[in-house]
Order: sequence, then C-alpha cells, then structure tokens
Amino acid sequence: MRLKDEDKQQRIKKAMVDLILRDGIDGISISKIAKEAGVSAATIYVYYESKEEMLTEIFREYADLPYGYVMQQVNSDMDGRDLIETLVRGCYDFSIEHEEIFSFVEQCHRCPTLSEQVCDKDCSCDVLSLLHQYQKMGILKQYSDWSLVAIIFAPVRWLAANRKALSSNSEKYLDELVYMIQKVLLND
Amino acid sequence: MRLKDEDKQQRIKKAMVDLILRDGIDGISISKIAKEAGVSAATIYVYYESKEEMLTEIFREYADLPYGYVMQQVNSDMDGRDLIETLVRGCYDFSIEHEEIFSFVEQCHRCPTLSEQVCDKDCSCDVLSLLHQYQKMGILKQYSDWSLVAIIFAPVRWLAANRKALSSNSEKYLDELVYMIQKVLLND
Amino acid sequence: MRLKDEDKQQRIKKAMVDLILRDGIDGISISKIAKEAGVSAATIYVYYESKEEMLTEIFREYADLPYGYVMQQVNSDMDGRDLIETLVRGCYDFSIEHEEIFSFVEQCHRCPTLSEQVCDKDCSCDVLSLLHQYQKMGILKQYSDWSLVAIIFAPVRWLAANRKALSSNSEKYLDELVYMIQKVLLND
Amino acid sequence: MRLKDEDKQQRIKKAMVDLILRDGIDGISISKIAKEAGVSAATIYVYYESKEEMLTEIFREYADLPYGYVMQQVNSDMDGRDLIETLVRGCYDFSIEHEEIFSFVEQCHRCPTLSEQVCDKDCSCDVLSLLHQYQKMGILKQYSDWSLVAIIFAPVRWLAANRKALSSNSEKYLDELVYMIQKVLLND
DNA sequence: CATGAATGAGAATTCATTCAT
DNA sequence: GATGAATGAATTCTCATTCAT
Repeated sequence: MRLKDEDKQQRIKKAMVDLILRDGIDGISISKIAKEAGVSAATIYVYYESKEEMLTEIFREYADLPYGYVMQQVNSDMDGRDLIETLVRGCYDFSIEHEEIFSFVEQCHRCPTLSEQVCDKDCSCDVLSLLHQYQKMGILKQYSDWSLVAIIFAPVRWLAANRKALSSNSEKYLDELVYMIQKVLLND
Repeated sequence: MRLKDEDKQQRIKKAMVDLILRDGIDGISISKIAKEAGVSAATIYVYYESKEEMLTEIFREYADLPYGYVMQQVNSDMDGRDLIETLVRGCYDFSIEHEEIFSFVEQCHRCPTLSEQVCDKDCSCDVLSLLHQYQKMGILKQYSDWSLVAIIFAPVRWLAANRKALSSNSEKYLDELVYMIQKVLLND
Repeated sequence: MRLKDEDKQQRIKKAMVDLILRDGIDGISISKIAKEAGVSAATIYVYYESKEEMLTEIFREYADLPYGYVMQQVNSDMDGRDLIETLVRGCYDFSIEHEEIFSFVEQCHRCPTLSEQVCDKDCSCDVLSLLHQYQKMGILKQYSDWSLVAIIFAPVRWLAANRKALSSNSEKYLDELVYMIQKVLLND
Repeated sequence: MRLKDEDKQQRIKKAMVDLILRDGIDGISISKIAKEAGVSAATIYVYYESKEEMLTEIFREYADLPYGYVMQQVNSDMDGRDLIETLVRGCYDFSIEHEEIFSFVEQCHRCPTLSEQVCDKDCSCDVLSLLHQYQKMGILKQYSDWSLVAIIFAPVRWLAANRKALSSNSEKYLDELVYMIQKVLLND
C-alpha cells in the first residue's frame, strides 16, 4: 500500500464525513464525495465495493472514536468524581473538536439499516472495562452496563447535538449534568 | 371541484414515516412513498411543494408527539416518584407503540438541516410546564430546563433506540434508569 | 358571453404573450400562464381545447397585428416616399410599443409547426392592397407581392429584433433603411 | 480510460438540430435527442452541463455557418453585381442545402434568452470585412454595417423561411430580390 | 363558468456503477 | 492504482389534461 493511496482513501473518508455534516446522511452521493475529495468517482470503487459498504465500513471505523477520545483524557489514578467529569466533558469536547465525526456517528446510529450492524454499546467496551474497575473498587454503584452508558453519555450527547440552539451558556448545563451523574453513580 | 382528500394526505404521511423506519431517512424517495401510499407521485406535490418541504413539515408536525404521548399518561396528583417513572416509561412505551414515529423523529433530529428548523426542546414545552410546577412545589430539584430534558429523556431514548440489541431484559434497564433519575431529581 | 369572462380570456392571452417574451416559446407552460393570468389552469381549458390549439389560435389572431398597426399610421393621400417611410417606421414603432406581441409573432413564424398554419404574407393582405394601388398609380415599381413584403418589412424587423444589441443609434440605421427602400421601390 | 467519442457528440448535435427542424425549438427534449442520436440520455450530460447550456453552445457554434457558407461561394475578383448576387443566392442555397441548420439558427435568433448571448451581426464579421473592401474600392455605397446586413440577408431569409408557402416560382422572387439589392447598394 | 384535486406521462437531471485504457 | 466515458435505472418534479363539484 503506497503512501499516496493511503492519503487518497483518507481524503475520501474525510469528504464523506464532512458532507454528511453539511448535507445530512440523506444528502450525499458518490459523485459529490468524489468531487469534495478531489478524486474521480471511479476511484472510490478502488477502495470500496459499493456506496452501502463504504458507509458501513467508515461508520464501523469511526463509531468508537468518541469513546477513544474520552479514554485518552482519562487518567488511571483519578477519583470517581474526576472520572465522571472527564467522561462527560470529554464527550462534549469531542463533539466540538470533531463536529463532523460526531454528527456522522450520531446520524448513522439512528439509521436503522446501519445501527443494526454497529451497536453503540460495543463501541464503548474500553470505557466499560474502566467503569468495571471503578465498580470493583466500590467507587461506582453496581448498575448494569447499558444503564451506565445511557446515563453517562446520552444526556451530554443530546446537549451537544442541540448546542447551537443554546444561547451559549452550555457550560452551565454541562456543569449540572456532571453534577447529576456524579450524584447518581458515586457511592456516598 | 373536488375537496382535498384528507385521508390521502394522511396516507402519504404514514407511508413516509413507515418507510423511514424501514429504509432510513436516506432510503426514501417520492415514488416509493407514493407507491406505499397508493397515490400517484404527482399527487404528493398537491400537498407539499417539494420533498424537502414535506420532510420538514411532517417532522414539525410529529416532533412533539412523543411528548404529547407521555403527557397523556401523567396525572396531576402524582407524586414525584410516579411523575418521573411515568415520563420515562411513557417515552419507552411510545417507542414501542409508535416505533415508526419514534424512529422518524429521532432520525430527523440528528439531521443537521432538519434539526435546525425544529428544536427538540421546544417540543417539550408542555412537559416543562409540568416540571416547573413540581419544582415550585419543592418536589423536584431546581435544575435548568435543558438539563431536565436531557437527563429524563435522552437515556431512555438511547435505550429504546438500541432496544433490539438488548437480549430482552430491557425491563431491568428501564427500572434502573427510572431509579437513577428519581434519585437525581427528587428532593430527599 | 359575459364581460368578466372576456376579461379572463384577455388576461390569458396577455399572460401567454408576456411569458413568451420573457422565457421564449420553449419556456411556457399552461400552469405558468395560469399563474401569470391569475386563473386556474383548468380555466384555460374553458377557452381553448389544448395548449397546441391555444398557441395556434392566439398566433392566428395576433399575426396581423403588426400590419394592422402600420395600416393605421397610413394616410391615403400620402405620396410614395411617405408611404414607405410610414410602413417601415411603423413596423419599428410597433416592435417597441408592443414588444411582447412583436416577439411572440416573430417566434411563432420561425417555428415550423406553427408557421405552416399561418403564412406571414397572408397577414399582410391589407398592406398589399394598398401597395397595389400605389403600383397602379405608377408610384411604386411592379415587383411581385413577396418581394415587396420581403424588402419592406424583413430588414426593419431584423433591426428591431436586434435593437438591444445596437448601441442606441438605431435611428440612424432606420433612416438608412427607409432611404434604401424608397430608392428601390419608387419610380423616378 | 476511454477517449471521448467525437462521433458521439457529433451525433448529438445533429440529432438536436434535426429535431428542432421537425418539432420546433419548443418540441425538443433530452430524451428525444438521445434516442435520435442513439445514445443514452445520461451521455448527453457528459458533453453538456444542461439542456440550456447545450442549446446555447450549439447555437453559438452554428450561428455563423450560414455566413461561412456564403463566404465560400465568394470569389475575390468578383464585381459588385456578382458579389451581391452570390451573397443573396448563397444564403438561399444554404437554407435549402442545410435546411435544419438554417431553421435552427433562425429559431434561436428569435428566442430572447438565446439571442441575447449570440448576436447575429457578430456572426457576419467576415462578410462585413469583405463588404468594407468593396466600399473602399468605391463599388458599394457607404451604408453602415447594420444596414448592409439587414438589407442583404433579411429579405432572402424571409423568403427562404416561407419557401414552402410559395407556389414554386421562388426563383423569380429571388431574381427580383437580387436585382433590388444591387440597385440599392451599387454605385452607378 | 370556474376551479382545486388528481394523475399518467414525461421532463431534466443525478445516481451508482462498470469498463477500457 | 486511477480515471474519463458511458449508461440503465432512478430521482425530483412539471406538464397537459380531466373531472367532480
């Protein structure tokens, strides 16, 4: 695999994700993506078998990036409060820093055909391992995995998705969310 | 002159929503919808100016149905615990009873072009009035509106959206969620 | 026939002719015309059997308006020079005063299907009678009808059609044309 | 990669021009043209961005063919009489030999949107250079360019356009026209 | 007479994809 | 590997026309 090509495929991915942020998942087409990526439409078929397969593959590849991002923020000697704050804020920060990937992943997850193939919870397995550790140490309460993922990430993602409709005091809401979730999940 | 066939427009709406559940928002087309609704494709343009406008208009019309549904479950003399349980479970029940509308609304809310025009929080204003009452009575804590909507509805919606990936013990997760949220929001 | 209706038909005609000036004969449609005329598309079918028939009928009705216009300018005791000047200038004036009708008639005359049904020369029969009188009086040379119509009207119409591309000194060209044609057609 | 098939584009052009002769400029459609040219409708969009652009481009390309044709008939040592006769008859001959191009160009010239973009006089610049030479030599009178083009070509084109309505003695009219124009333009 | 509703047919255009180079 | 050419199928949407009211 030559460097040049790697770059080309990267441009294709970026083009697709950028366009989906701009036009929505229902607004993309192979030729639009090709134009945005600066390659011929035919070139896309060198890397992907079909549009369908391209979407799925890139979704699969990107789906756990948000979780990967927050995991990088986490430090193993954090206490419970910090852990939760880091996870929640990390999720929000990712949605700002990588708006297009955030939106892409969110859109794909709601799309029935795609979400069947990539389950959100599976993407969060690293985070879950971490949470299990904190549960074992008696810091976090013993809620089940699904409940944990739901309560930690769903509200902040909703906030992030609606960010532009907020006046600007999103910081305040974020603080509240962090506080709430700490209260629910932490022992004492 | 013939009167506008109310039933026909209803069939168009239903067809669109049903198809979006099946094929995703990126998988619908005017002719598919027309066929499903049993009308001519041209007829759709009697009711809507364009595909875009049709999507937006129906989205706007349906966006608050989930909130309307839970409001019907609520009883004004409920205590705080029951209120929260009813809101959360109501949201989940709606996603089962009206799977296609739930999925439609969720998909639209993630789509950038559409979500710009219909803000999720606006749809929940009746719910918010209710929550304000409970706040005034000192039953609910004084969190801000955005945080309330986020914590009450986002997790359960995520659960509902991933329902099929759950073995079947979704009841357990739902119980946990209800319990968590009660703990966060209720005073003592 | 009620007054109101007469007015409605008139509006339809005007709308069609106006639109053909703006969009070209290939750019009109029943619904555009209806909207422009402020009537329902169905109403047009009260007055005309089909689009085809409408075009033909209105063309037939308007085709000799330019000739009618110049005939009104003509005075029976004009001398030869004045006659020619009046005919040529009249034609030009009509193209300015009734730009939309001028363009409409010109476009129809070039359109093979339409021009088959309405021959330009037939429209000029009144003018020809007049010219015959001046020929009998020995004022005009004995050219054949076709040649007369061609030499008197074709150049000025070309000038009129290209009017907007002329800097503005169309007056000068018009003077020259009048002079030329006088020279050709007048005896002595 | 396959090379652009020059022949294919040629067939598209021919198909369009032929169809416009048969059905009028308001009677063509991309699919009709494609069928006539023996290509897929989509192929037309490989060569032209839109129907509008196709029309304009082909019009621009063909607009001076009639003038090019008559220029080929002209011989530089002709006297004034022959020059005029050749120009006028050449124009007529072209309309017979290349009926479809003649009709196409005439229709486009009357169409407001198209004629804005391609001015008839610009197409005749070679002819004008020639006429200027004859003017300098004192053979032709000093009329302005517009008047020359108008008087030489407009009448014969009108005759050509109405050719089919003439009994058949078009030769006679043509003779008259030639004679008239010689009389106007030649010195002595 | 007038018209909103309805539609089959067809419009222009785009799509995803293939293929020869 | 990369791509311009090519296209059948599908897209959105408009058209001319009919009809019940």
